[in-house]
Parts: sequence; structure tokens; C-alpha cells
Amino acid sequence: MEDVAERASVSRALVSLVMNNSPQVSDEKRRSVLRAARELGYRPNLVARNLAQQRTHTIGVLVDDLRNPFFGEVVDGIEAEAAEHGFRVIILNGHRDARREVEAIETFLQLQVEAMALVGPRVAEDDLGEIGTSAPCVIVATGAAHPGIDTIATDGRRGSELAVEHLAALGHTRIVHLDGGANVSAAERRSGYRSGMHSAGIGHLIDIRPAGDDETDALAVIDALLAESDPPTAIFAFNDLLAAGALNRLDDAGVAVPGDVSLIGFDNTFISALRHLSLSTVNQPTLAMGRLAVETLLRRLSDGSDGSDGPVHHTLQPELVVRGTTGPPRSAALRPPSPAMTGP
Amino acid sequence: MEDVAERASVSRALVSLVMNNSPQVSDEKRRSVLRAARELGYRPNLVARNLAQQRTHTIGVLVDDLRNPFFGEVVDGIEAEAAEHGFRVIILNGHRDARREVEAIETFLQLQVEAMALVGPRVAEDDLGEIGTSAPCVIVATGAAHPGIDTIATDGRRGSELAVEHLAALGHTRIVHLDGGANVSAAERRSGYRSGMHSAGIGHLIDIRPAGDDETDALAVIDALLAESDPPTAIFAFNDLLAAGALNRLDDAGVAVPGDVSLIGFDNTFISALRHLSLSTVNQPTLAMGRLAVETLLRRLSDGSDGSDGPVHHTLQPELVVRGTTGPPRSAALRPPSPAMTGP
DNA sequence: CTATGGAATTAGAGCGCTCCAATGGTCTAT
DNA sequence: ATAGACCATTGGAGCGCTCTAATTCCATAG
Repeated sequence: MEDVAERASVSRALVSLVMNNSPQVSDEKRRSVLRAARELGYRPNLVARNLAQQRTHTIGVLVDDLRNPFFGEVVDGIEAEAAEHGFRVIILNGHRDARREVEAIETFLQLQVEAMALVGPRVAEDDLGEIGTSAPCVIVATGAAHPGIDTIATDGRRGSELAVEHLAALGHTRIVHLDGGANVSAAERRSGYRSGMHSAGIGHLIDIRPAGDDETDALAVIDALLAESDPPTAIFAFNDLLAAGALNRLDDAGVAVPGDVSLIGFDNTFISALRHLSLSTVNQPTLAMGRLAVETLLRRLSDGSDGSDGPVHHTLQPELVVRGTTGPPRSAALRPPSPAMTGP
Repeated sequence: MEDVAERASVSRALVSLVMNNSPQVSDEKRRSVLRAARELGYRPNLVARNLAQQRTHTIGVLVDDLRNPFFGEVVDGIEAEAAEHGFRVIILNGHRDARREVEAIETFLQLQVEAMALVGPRVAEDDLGEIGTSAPCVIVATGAAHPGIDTIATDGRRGSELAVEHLAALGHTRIVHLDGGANVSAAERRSGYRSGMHSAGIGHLIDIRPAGDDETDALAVIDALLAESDPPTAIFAFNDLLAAGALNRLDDAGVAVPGDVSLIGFDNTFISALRHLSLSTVNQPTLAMGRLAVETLLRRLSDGSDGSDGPVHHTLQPELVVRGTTGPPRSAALRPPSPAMTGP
């Protein structure tokens, strides 16, 4: 910068003004500074600028798992909205591990990001400690598990109800839920499953199996399920990945979907749309969630409020997406939903 | 920091030493500094540290498309290796757009990253200009399209040959290639397709259709293909996503896979492994590529060489993965799809 | 008792930039 | 002419940290 200033025979301060294209600099000087900069291959040092300005114009985005396309879509929304407001976005990977998430958040804070969006985090609110309030922070796509922090979520409870209602309407009664296990959204979806079962009048048939949130997590559970004397006629999986894994296994075992068993997922990732899977699922408005997350952060930023007072919870509505993996149970014609009947 | 120093009644310099856990500080002072830091909730400012140190210990990773799980896997490898060597990784999203990629690289440089890995970039080498040499830079998973820069790639030519050989060995001759279009790896895979066809003695049947690298890019091409008088018996798609899209469309049209048409992809992303897709494909050793990328960067860093002299090209070997979408062609006698027939 | 060396500690300059207050210049109104 | 207003420009302090060289302290040797 010194060099540029010298070459253009102006002061360092003037170079700074030009680089930030301040309006109050004469065209003549501006041109000569820009030329000097170009000739010298000068590139402003953001680290220094950030330090001097005490601002970084940066939003940190923590992504639970880069391999899950669902999160990629949310990030797209975040980036779009952030860019419109002059913010840079840097991404850190949580690797589906709460410990690494906390590290990543700590890194964000040390890097002085102005705000953070945690996409699908696994950290419990308690483990966030003061961390969440050192900078505006919003949690995206993790349901209502963080009452003390701003959140953007799809109504996982309602989404689950939609799924169960759909299956029940088709005539299913023996509906099993593959639970998301340690995943933070799991509780909410589980509760939706429960209430859905109750309002369908089959509350006594509630059956929840711990599974997880990855394709591989489904395998053992499906095996166990198939080995039982009274296997389910329908399965509601925590998310699409898990459903896809379940589909694998059912296929292995020669079980027809939806002929023998209906299957529905959650998230509506692009994989569920793949025709050969054609997975029925529940849609989350990912793009809107991302944009809303940034809006929320920016509001905090201009308020100066850090969210510890009255956090904001945005809940978006899920939508049922019926594709090819759900259908009436085999015996539907013979056996309309009659909870009292337990055997043939 | 000032405050911490005062509270522990030591100098700022000593606090700095403690924060960088230098060995030459007495236990007594160390403890009291740490306590003071804790009590004050002190968090070192990385921006300031980076400026003072003239180092950031950061590797910038530019990802072509966050939604493509293939890239997520490569990034996993990069992060693992980087962490082992005390480097932080920050990720920027290229959004499948060369212009945004250049912006991202510029951002990395301004943020003073010490090295960059471009994962599946779309920028042509020429558009990289001096940019690539301002810091060590390695291009991952984009074939041999960047002769002047360090690269890590799977041998796309060989991979394509494997795919074609496989199809030819099954008895196919009418093998069409769905081309990756603007994607930088496309040329290499196309050339492998060509050479594969030639060595199978069916060079005269070479047939390349521009498509793209996303599920949606396959639709129109498949429609066109099916409308022809002599549709192919086998399709080799640029990547898994494209193949998945093709599968969708073939399915829509009631074409059996692999009964009527065999289909093979490239990348071996987890979606190809989904049982219902069960896509035959060509594997790339993603994790190894990521690790190798970082190794290469670190070598440049310690050499002080910037790669403009003698770039290094690592080429890893692809592997054929045969799953359920490839099989022998239907015997000539039957040949069901007879486009001349329009009505029952 | 002084000299010597080593370890622990500190003062202070400096990293590359921004931003405030101050400077000098030009223009208009008196 | 002179004061005032207004612009473009600049000097210099300061952002929070590190790092070198200097200082202090203490133990040991001569």
C-alpha cells in the first residue's frame, strides 16, 4: 500500500479511500491510484483491514455434514441473502460431531465473524454456553431444541404428522418410526409421529426404533424389523438418507416397496426425487430457511441485541411429497383400520 | 489482552507467550494468566494474531458445488490432512460458476490464506492469471486440464476406458456418451470414451451427446435419444448425477435398465450405491485425493516454490464398480423399442 | 565478592490498514 | 480584501497481537 501511494505520489490515506471507493476523491487521483495498484499487483490485505475496521463483514456458517445435500441447499439460501447485504460467508464443517462443532464455533468467534448460522447442529444448547451469545447466532434446521437461541426450522412435528396421516389414510396401522437417534431434530419428529398416531386412533400401535441419520444406520434396524413375527406395513424414517438405507435393505431382503411395506422419508433432498428411488417424503423449504436465517442475523446485528433477550423462533410449514414408495397395505381391501383386530 | 495482563499482573508479552503455550514461562505465571483469561472470558483475536504473525495457518478450499456429495468426500480428506498439520480449513462455495470461482479465489488471497485447494473448479487455466501463483494452489478432481498448476486427479481417460471396456465386454456396440459439457473434466472423459471405443473395435460407432453434470441436464438428451430410429443399447454418463437423471427419464419412458439400455456413471458417490439405483460407475479415491492435495500444498509451502516451475501432477487410478445398471444387450431378435410404432 | 550464564520477563516497535482531526486550497458572499 | 464554507488530501494514532532485543533475576563458578 505504501508502494502504491508512493508510485501514485499520494498519501496512504488516499489509497485507502480509493480502495473503498469513497466518493470524495477526485477522478484524477483515483485513476492514478488505480493504475499504480494495477501495475504493482496490489491486493488489499483483508486481515489488516478487518483489524483496523473492527469489522469483518463475515458470517460464519457451520454445516453439520457436507455430504448431506440437504445442508447444501440451506447454505445456498444463506449465501444468496448474505451476498445481497454485502456479507461474506465462510463455511466450516461439523463432521456430524458435537465436539468438532464447538471447536468450529470457537474458531468463528476468534476469527471475529459478525454472526453465525449453525445448520443442523448437534450441540445441545447447554454445551453452547456463552458461546452462542458472543455474537448473533441462529440455528437452522434443527427443530425446536434450542429455546434460548434464535432458530429457523420447519415444523418437524407437523411434518411427521403429515407423514403419519398420509400412511394412515392409505390404510396402514402398523406404522413404525425409524428414530433419528442422537440427531437433535429427532425428538420433535418423534413427537409428531406420536401425535399423528394418536389422532389416527392407532396410538396403541406406536413403535419407535432408534436408528440414526445416515444410510448405514438403517441396516440393522430393518433386519431386526423383518425378523419379527409381525413386521410393519409402513415405515416413517427420520430423514431421506435413512429412508434410502432402509430401501436398500428391504430390497436386499426381497420385500416389495410399497407392495409389502410403504416407506416415507423427510427433507425432500434431491435423492428422494430420483425416479428409481421415488421416495415419498416431507419437504422443507431449504432456500427460504437459509434466507430467513440471514435476515434474522442481520436484524440482531442492527438491533445490537444478542438474542439472549427474547429469542425469535421462525417455524416454516412442511409439505407432504407423495412419490412412489407409499401405497395401501396389501390387505387394505379386506381389513379397514380396525384397531381391535390384532390377528387374522 | 491488556486486561488479562493487568489482572494477572504481568506484561502483555507474557500473556501472548502463555496463549501460544510457549515452554519458557514459569508454571506459576502460566496458571495465573490462564485464570485471569478465564475469568475475563478472554478469547484471542485471530485477526490481530494473523496480522502480527504474517501467517494465517489457513488453507482455503473452493468447492465447485456443495450439493454434490462427491466434493464433500474430497473435502473430508483435505480437512483430515490439514488438521494433522495444524492448518485450519475454510470453505467457499463456487456455485458451479467460473466467475464466482474467481471471486472466491480473490477472496482467499485477500484473506491471506497460505494455500488453496480448488475442488472441481470450472475456471480455465488462462482465467486464473497470476492468481494461481500468488499462493500455492492445487486443483483437485478436474483431470489434466491445468498443465501449469499442481493437480490431483483420477485418470479420467482411463476411467472412461474402463467403463467402455466393461460395456463392450458385455456385448454392447451402440454405446453413447453423455458428455459433461462445460465441465472441465469433460474433455478427458470424452477422450477416454473415444479411445475405449477404438480399442474395442467400434470406433466408427462413437457417439457423443452434450449433456452436463447435473440430474436435470440429462432429461432432454435422453428424450432425443429415445426418439431416434436406432437408440443406443448402452449409455456412459459423465457423472453419477447425470446418470441418475438419465435413469429417471428412462424410467419415465418405460425403458428397462439394464434390460433395454445399460447405464454407467462416474464418481461412485453414495447415491450410486443406493440399492434402488444400484448404479454401475467408476470410483475415484476421494479421500486419498483430498489428503494428497494437502500434502502437495504443504510441500510447496516448505519449499517456498510456488509451482510455476515444474508443476506436479498426481494421477490416481480409477476403479470400475459394477452394480445393477449394466448387463448384456437384449438379443437382436427381440429388440422391443421400435420407434416406428406410434399406436397400439 | 564479582563475573558468567541462563532462564524468565518485559518494553516497544511493527504488522497493513482505517479513520479522525487537521491542513491547505478554492470558491462564494460579504 | 476578508470571512466563511466547502472540498480534496494528509498526518498520525490506533486496531490486538507477536517478536526481537533488552532487562532483570538468580544460581553457580571463579
